[in-house]
Amino acid sequence: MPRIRHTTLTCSPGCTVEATLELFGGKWKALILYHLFEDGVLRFGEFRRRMPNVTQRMLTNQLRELEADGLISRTVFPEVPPRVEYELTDLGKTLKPVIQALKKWGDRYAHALQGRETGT
Amino acid sequence: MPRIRHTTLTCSPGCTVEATLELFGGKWKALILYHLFEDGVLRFGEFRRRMPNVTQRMLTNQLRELEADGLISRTVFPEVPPRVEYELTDLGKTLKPVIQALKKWGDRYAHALQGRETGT
DNA sequence: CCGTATCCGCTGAGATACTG
DNA sequence: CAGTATCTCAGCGGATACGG
Repeated sequence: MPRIRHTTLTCSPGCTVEATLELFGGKWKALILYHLFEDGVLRFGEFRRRMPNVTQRMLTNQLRELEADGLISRTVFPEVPPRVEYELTDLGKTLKPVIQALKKWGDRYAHALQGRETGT
Repeated sequence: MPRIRHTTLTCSPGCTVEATLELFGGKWKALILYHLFEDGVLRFGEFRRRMPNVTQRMLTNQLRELEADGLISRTVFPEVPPRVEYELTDLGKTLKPVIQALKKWGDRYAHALQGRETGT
């Protein structure tokens, strides 16, 4: 099935802002990337422990999309029991300033989020 | 109607990343903010011209959410014909580094978005 | 000009059960 | 351990029409 994402054409200045956000704007993608920046390499189960309220299905889904977008890599080790490791690609690593900016803002202005809750 | 946004409680490190993204993770919010950083003050119709593929309903919707989150202000001038101006609040202005980071990344790595289209 | 109201399709996302 | 497969449903978001 083709990876088509809702939208049309026509680009104007500011388009790249939107385009960038589409890349990791998925519900859990920023969080996945954040943990990868923290830990370097993570296995599926380690993600699950770090993000308890993400369902298995969603986690798989988001990981696959990030992989398809070339931001993370997925390495399967043919062992028993199976092992799969995820890490940032070179392209993925370039997102560091963006994630950092998000984190920095959130840390400083978390109080502005009163009344809103976020799962992690 | 209450402004409740899907999620639960429990915060861990990295939570603020997610929380921040929820603030302007709406489909057009980053773009709205971007244009406000560019132009300072914008009227409803000016937004529409800058973002032709956003429906009127969605634009209103996203503007209201940004307003409810305290990121932008909405000023109604009691004239005929009516005039409404939107601009960033002080809190909204603090998002500048984040939007800038998004824009910068998008400009540099837009080629990685091949096959994906984004409307503006 | 700046919106609201209504109808409705699509898909994002949870719960649960099963596989190599 | 690291996933698929199905079922299900709410709500995001588009189209269209109307109101102050």
